[in-house]
Amino acid sequence: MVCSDSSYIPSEAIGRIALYLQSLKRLSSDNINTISSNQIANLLNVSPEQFRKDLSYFGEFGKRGVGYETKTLVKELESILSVDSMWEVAIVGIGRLGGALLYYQGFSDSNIKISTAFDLSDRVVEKDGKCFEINAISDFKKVVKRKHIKICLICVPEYKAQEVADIAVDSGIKAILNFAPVVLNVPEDVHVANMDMCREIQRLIFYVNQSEVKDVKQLIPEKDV
Amino acid sequence: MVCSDSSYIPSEAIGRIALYLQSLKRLSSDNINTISSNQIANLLNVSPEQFRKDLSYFGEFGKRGVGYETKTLVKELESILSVDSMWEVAIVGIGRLGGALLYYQGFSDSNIKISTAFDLSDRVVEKDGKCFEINAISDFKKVVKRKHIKICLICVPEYKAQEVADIAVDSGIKAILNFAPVVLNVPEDVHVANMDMCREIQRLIFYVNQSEVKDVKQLIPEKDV
DNA sequence: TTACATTTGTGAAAATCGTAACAAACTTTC
DNA sequence: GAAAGTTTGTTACGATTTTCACAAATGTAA
Repeated sequence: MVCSDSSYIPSEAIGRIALYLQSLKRLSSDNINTISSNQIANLLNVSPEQFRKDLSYFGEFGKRGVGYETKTLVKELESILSVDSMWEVAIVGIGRLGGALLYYQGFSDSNIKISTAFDLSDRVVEKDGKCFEINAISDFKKVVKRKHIKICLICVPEYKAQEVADIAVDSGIKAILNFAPVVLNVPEDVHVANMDMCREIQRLIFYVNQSEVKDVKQLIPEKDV
Repeated sequence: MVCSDSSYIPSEAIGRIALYLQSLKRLSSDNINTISSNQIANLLNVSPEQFRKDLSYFGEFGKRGVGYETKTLVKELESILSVDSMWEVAIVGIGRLGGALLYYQGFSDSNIKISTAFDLSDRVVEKDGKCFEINAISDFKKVVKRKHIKICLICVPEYKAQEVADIAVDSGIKAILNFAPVVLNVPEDVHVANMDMCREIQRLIFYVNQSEVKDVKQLIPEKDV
């Protein structure tokens, strides 16, 4: 398998690989042993060519004339995404949103584990029937270093997000999933992904509006279009 | 202003416009009256050219030799994103995540209003000191039609998401923000945006891993790279 | 075994998206 | 008022990403 330089891989492709893995896991547990690029592409609303191309960045996993063995492919994709080892992740800010993520079930059968949480002051909550410690943000560096955590989710209010990001960077965090609606300023080698609901809804509003305009235009066609 | 066909506008640009608006609002309320593409681009980690280009899809809003008037630009962008009218949005699934979104403060100074909520059965909760009704999902069509709601957030578990999407489509919903980690099957004219935390974290893991590999390679340079 | 059907993997073409360079418009300074 | 300095808007260019087309590999049926 040759993949010496990841810069040739479209960043969107990585997201799609995660999507394929999600789907293949389900297929595999439904006892579907073989699948063609056509079939899986249909399930996921991508083109079969794109599916094959995305895989091709990492190697050859199918059998011509046959398709892909789901179980084998699951393992290969897990290896690509480093899903074969557990990743401990920290949440900063245990308000409503942070709290919801702390108990989020979607991580349960993945390699992602919310192992650590921070808030203004420390306290203990219940999680999965056990005691779960929320640490004081002042202990961030200490705890994160001890647990070798490299990824954190920022769920604090907008006006505190940069401050938290600075602490995270200083503590050696290498990737941030940011839920606050601001652009974080971090060094080049720290990766940031944003989950900004307002922005996404705004996008949807734009498209809904566009469609409406188009509909009206179909009813009353104008000349200067 | 000429923008007869939105298909020429990169979808990423729409998201950035929302970002610009966010930032400009803050600048405006901080009594900053004029700003250049250079200044705002630096704030938001985009290039000044991209900022200007994104705006150019919709018209000319600046003054050469001067820059942009923040207040005017805010209004223009609000108009582009239809932020000048209020958009009522429904949440389906009031579990931890749906509940968190119901009380999410980020919508407060926007044109997005969570006006309606659905769950398995109806009940009443408190919101902003007032009573807030959670409707039974069985009333979805009725309520959504009455309130002319076109956008909904799906916060139900993965295995129920498609079912909810079908109900939504049948009720005339035109856009869905999907928090469940599945690909929804909807007609062409319904827009879907996905917020899949697992996938985003997976992407981050991949990049963190890549960086580590690179670091190791710098320490122990190989020949066949 | 050979011909045919199926499906992958991939290089080349096409489309999309971002960058850069520059002319046009405006302000300021002398 | 002319010249120099800013900053925008846009066209042309370059890079990235997706789509297309087809050869290579496998399975199947005659």
